Amino acid sequence: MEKKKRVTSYDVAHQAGVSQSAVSRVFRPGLSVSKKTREKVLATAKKMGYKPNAIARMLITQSSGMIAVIVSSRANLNYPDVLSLLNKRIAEANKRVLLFTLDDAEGLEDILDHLWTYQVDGVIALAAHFDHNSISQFEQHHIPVVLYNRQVADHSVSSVSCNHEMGLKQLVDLLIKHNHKDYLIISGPQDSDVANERRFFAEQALAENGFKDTPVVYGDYTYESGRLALSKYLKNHKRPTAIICGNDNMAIGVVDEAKQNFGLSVPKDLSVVGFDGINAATWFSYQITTIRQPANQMTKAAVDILLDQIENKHNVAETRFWSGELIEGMSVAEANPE
Amino acid sequence: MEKKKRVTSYDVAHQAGVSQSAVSRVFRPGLSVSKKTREKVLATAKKMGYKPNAIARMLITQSSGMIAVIVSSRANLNYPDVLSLLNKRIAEANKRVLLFTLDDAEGLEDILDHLWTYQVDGVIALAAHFDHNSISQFEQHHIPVVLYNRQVADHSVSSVSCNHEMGLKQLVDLLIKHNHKDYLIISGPQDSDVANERRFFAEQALAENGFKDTPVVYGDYTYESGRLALSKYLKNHKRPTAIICGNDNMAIGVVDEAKQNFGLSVPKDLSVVGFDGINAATWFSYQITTIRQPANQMTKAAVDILLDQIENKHNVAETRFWSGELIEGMSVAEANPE
DNA sequence: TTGTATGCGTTATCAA
DNA sequence: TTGATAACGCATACAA
Repeated sequence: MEKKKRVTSYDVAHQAGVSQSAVSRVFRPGLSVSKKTREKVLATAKKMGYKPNAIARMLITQSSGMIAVIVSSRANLNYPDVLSLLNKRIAEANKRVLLFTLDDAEGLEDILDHLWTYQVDGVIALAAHFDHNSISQFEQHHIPVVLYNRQVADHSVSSVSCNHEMGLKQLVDLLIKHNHKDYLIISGPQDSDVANERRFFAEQALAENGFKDTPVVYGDYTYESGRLALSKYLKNHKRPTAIICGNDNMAIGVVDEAKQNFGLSVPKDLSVVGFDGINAATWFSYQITTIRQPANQMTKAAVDILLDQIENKHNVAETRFWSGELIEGMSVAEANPE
Repeated sequence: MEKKKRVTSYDVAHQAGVSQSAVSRVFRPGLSVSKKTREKVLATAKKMGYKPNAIARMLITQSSGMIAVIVSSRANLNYPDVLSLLNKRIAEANKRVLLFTLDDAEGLEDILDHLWTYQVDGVIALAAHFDHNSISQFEQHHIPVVLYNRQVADHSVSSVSCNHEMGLKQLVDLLIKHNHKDYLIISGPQDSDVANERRFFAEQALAENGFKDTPVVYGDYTYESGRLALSKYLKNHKRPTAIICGNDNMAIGVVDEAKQNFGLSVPKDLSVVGFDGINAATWFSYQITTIRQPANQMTKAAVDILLDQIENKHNVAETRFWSGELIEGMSVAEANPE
């Protein structure tokens, strides 16, 4: 079984006694071909084990049928869910996901180079940091992009986002209502755009209520970093009564650290809020008050927008926004200073 | 800006005053080309914004540089981590991940059809149910496959797996040592091979210690299903002293359900063990005793084996096994019957 | 409806 | 080292 040459449309055509283009037409939906030849072709194709070669098809149609999804390792840990949803929707559109991860090893430039060569039909970027230069490159290559939870203000590029401003305002308002006056912000990493946005809007909402210069410490979105951030902070500072976390994972870490190493109980001694609305945030032992991102709607919109731009080749950028849903857990209570 | 025709190697060749094959050689590493022409070509290529077209290259080289990763929606929830690790390792090998999800909407046959047309270099399947027929198809198409946590006994197909038998033996031995005599197994879904394997080995290990016919209920690997399984069971049955869960997520659900709705404390009233060693299992509020799958080693091995088979075209199947690591949390204690 | 002929953008072979 | 030329497997304009 040396070189079992793969069977091509020519082979099928020859065997079935028709032309190669007839075979091609049979396998392209919606093209005119008589019942008789269609059946004849399908039968011999099946017998010979013929499957159209998508690579050759890509070359001639100038369209790969592949969507690149770029997920940043700096990004929030709720992205596995998002990726899964995206993949499902893209598959429904009969396209495929080509996966890229953006990390220290492989920077954006490397990934972009691959994108051009792979001729992907479009790109969905999860919270990756795109500067203007990158966006221009996409325009030059005529590849539509949809940014997920990331916007580039003065450039025409589509995006779907959760309204972090409104979400944080809701969370802060809730804390204010419970008479909190001593805050701490535990932000996601400084090189994450989403993290910076959430931190900024938290500060802004606090400032609107007269609380300026709220202390900020930084984690990296993980559970452990939430714990560490709290323990380091409490070593040198007075205990705050409310902590605003950059995501749910860190909020959960904060709850555990407070409980285990500082004998603080949430929410009696400490109110904690998160962001994202991941599953674990609803678990009985945590019940974090948080903002749930509408991942279902957001992923659906991302794919819809992208497909529209691919098909209609127009250049107008569309931005869609969702205000997250406030989930009131059991992690916020009346302020209780020490 | 109607049709900005994409720039090809011919365009570059023309502009640089060399032949098209010269351009091609410059972009293929390790081919003989003089310094002078190389620089000339690279310069004009850069100026014109030329990038080699990977699709055309795939067509002629008969190799797409893409690895299909199939993830089953029936599979365990720890797979997001695994997917991320796999993607990283595949990227390091300068290949790309084409993502497929196996669910009710899109069965294995659909996915396989796509695989053939996309000419992927190889396939990694995460805990998907492959029957002999599917395996034969891969052999016919000469596409190497590595199964992840799934084996097909009498067929030559490579796989990497966690040794569920040994893992469950360790867990059961631990419970036996703590004098447990009343067990319940909360298994993953019945159409998951991994779940069935874990259930089987749990039963076997129990039987070796004289405990036959241990009751089994089924969840779907989620937190909620763990809670539900416990509450339904306790409505009609005597409380067991030890519960063996098909994965950590369900174990966490069991802990919460016991605590919240039955006033049972873990591990005082109830010992609970899980499987996988996901991050959340180590969280302070749970600290599940479990078996950690060595995902780092397993993903690395999966990719190594696959690449080897792609490059060397040999047909010998390789199987690698790891015994998971027992993580002793705080969810197991001396048996305490009611 | 069907077949012929051409092109998609590379890599590979061979002669120069 | 370089350049002409033939694949790779399909889609499509055009003629029949």
